[in-house]
Amino acid sequence: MRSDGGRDYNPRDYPPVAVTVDVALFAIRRDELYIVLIQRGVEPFAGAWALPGGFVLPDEDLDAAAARELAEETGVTEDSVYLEQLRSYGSPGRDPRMRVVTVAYWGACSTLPAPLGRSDAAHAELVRVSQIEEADIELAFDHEAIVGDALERVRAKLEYTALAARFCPPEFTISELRNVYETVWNTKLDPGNFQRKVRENRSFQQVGQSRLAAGAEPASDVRAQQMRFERAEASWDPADEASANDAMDSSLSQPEFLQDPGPARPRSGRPASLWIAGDSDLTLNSPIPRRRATRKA
Amino acid sequence: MRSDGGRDYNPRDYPPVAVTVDVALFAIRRDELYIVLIQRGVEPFAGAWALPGGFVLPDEDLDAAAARELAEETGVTEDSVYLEQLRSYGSPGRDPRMRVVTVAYWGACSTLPAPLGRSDAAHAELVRVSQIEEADIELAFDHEAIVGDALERVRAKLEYTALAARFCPPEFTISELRNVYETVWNTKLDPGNFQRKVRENRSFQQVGQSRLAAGAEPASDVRAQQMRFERAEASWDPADEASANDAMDSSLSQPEFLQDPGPARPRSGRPASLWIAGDSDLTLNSPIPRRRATRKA
DNA sequence: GCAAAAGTGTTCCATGTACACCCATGT
DNA sequence: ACATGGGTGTACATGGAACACTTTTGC
Repeated sequence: MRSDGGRDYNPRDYPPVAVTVDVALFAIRRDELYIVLIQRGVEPFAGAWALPGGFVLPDEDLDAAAARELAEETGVTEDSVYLEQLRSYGSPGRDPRMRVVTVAYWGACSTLPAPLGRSDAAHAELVRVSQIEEADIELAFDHEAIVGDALERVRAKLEYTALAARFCPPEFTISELRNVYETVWNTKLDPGNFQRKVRENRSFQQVGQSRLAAGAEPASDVRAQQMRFERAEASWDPADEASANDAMDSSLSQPEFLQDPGPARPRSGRPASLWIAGDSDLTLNSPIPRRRATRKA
Repeated sequence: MRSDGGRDYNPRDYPPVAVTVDVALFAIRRDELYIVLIQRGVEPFAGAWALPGGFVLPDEDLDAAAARELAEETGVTEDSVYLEQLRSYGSPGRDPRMRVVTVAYWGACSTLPAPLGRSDAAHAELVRVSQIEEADIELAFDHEAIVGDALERVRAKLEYTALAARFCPPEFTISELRNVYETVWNTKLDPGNFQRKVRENRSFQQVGQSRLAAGAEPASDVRAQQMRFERAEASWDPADEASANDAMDSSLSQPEFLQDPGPARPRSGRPASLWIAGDSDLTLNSPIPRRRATRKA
């Protein structure tokens, strides 16, 4: 083909290839792992489910393209998700229409107690990951492989990064966090040991204070917690909605399918201390032990 | 831009983007980590070093493109390297001539005691990784970032996969393997503990037998070892060369810059048992412990 | 009061770390 | 013979697994 043997190609000679991005966005809802999918309306693969995605624009970074396509097709805005590149897929036959190389992304988002949004989504829905793993659902293109790789990555990254916090609202309790690990790994973890693990990891910071070390100043702490749970369940204040949408393309808002419909929160017992994800971005000083021979149901 | 909100694009409307592959290929030589680079002859970045790479052909898989470009530009044939996709880079400005999205690969290759090859390489050379990390060398495009990411990946994968064996010839001694870890991680590992770690990892299989448990049948084992070290240092037999090049595009052969020029092998002591990388492809049952507080020089 | 969650303490055990020590071989 | 690496034994420390047990809150 080329005999120069270097990068000395003529920029006009490039073969016709289209570049797209696709996003595998995960969320946890009611102790199950979900993924955001879109139902296709046209051929090829009409009726099948597909990852949200589309063309990279001429002057757009790959990361930006992923965030934009996700927002356009599902209404999930950039600030409420964590997105990271997964890898690229470019088999010649993966799109029957033409040569398309896609850069896949994976992400995690908390099912925020969000304002009701009119969703621009062209049929975006949360689908249970287990349905895909059991091949109960038909995915378009090679998206099944992408989802599989994304799942693998998510499960691995959970262990040695603070990724789990991205599945939670900005403030969360330790057991909410533990629930993330348990659903993604499909395991039970020892609550006591997990407690310690999180406490000694500087990546998570405590906001409120445990009610166990209480009796002293119940005032401010308890209020913080009440606020937190009110936010989760009470009706929405337009003032808050404005502040939540600020600094974002306000034509987009959280789609309703991402809202958490009720009590995946502590069924009884007491709301405990609050935590926020630390600054240390994603790395954990010591990994969360993956279950080895846990016998718990 | 698009208002459909699905993957229902017109395949003819795709923006003009070129897709290339680039390969960050590492090798170990004389206790140092090297990378294969090519010196550019033309603008942009004339005179700078770049990763081997080039266009993906219209009907070619990404993996195949990476292997082909590597072979074309450096003479390193597919069967002597391990290649894996790293990630993609597509900032709008990364190539001043036009929009180019590149799919980067990383790889490891053993500096085989290879037949002398006429190299088709347009100035391919092994460059010390330390020179790049210290920014002593100018890399074209965003290749410095790619090399950095590739290094990070290699160092991480060494820990929980049998990748290290890919830096070695098909048969190697345990201390040669240990040397891989030590140079890539820039650490010293305890020889005794490392010994055990490798032995209990099924990913590595013993070929010869330790001379320690010897006295019994020195015949076949010792011969095997002698062969191995002769292969490394003796002059080359044309018959062997033919078999080494079989099943490959025979117009390509191992370039001379990859040959190991002499004693990075046991300076004295005795040649020990031989090992080969197991079938379990790359996963290790238990990770190689990364040094924590090793005090050894 | 009871159930369920938060949180602490403690024991057991696997595994990594450090290091001493012997064996085999090439020069 | 001696230096150097292969290879084994072992004592110690760390940290995960398991589990008991107390405290707090919602119903």
